[in-house]
Amino acid sequence: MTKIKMSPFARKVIAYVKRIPRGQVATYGQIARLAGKPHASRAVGWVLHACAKSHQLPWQRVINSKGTISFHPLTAEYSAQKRLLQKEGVEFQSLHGLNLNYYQWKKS
DNA sequence: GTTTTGACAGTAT
DNA sequence: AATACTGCCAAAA
Repeated sequence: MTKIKMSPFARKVIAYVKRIPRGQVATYGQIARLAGKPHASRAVGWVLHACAKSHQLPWQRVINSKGTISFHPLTAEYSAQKRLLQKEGVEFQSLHGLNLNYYQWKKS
């Protein structure tokens, strides 16, 4: 199996995203903090965009701190993410938002 | 090597 | 409460 060169940060991001249980979500900031860079939330999005497919990550479980999907609502990515989450049992309270207090993953 | 961009978050106004 | 501004980090150009 070929090892792909990747920053330690990206590896941690991937590792933690894979840990998010089905039916729960995490925020970009949360993942960034777990990866050791509390202010790298934007970079988290970058890593996911670059590695989500190749690493088969549950990228849909990562949302922003407001509890909403970070894509523009009219994009295909937005609807795809929302659909995947709903398929996992995540229910949206408002049109675009869910209850972070209830669905956010608490790392063990 | 420097500049620009991006699936964000926190603070200030 | 809602919007604007700033900070931060990693890829791509």
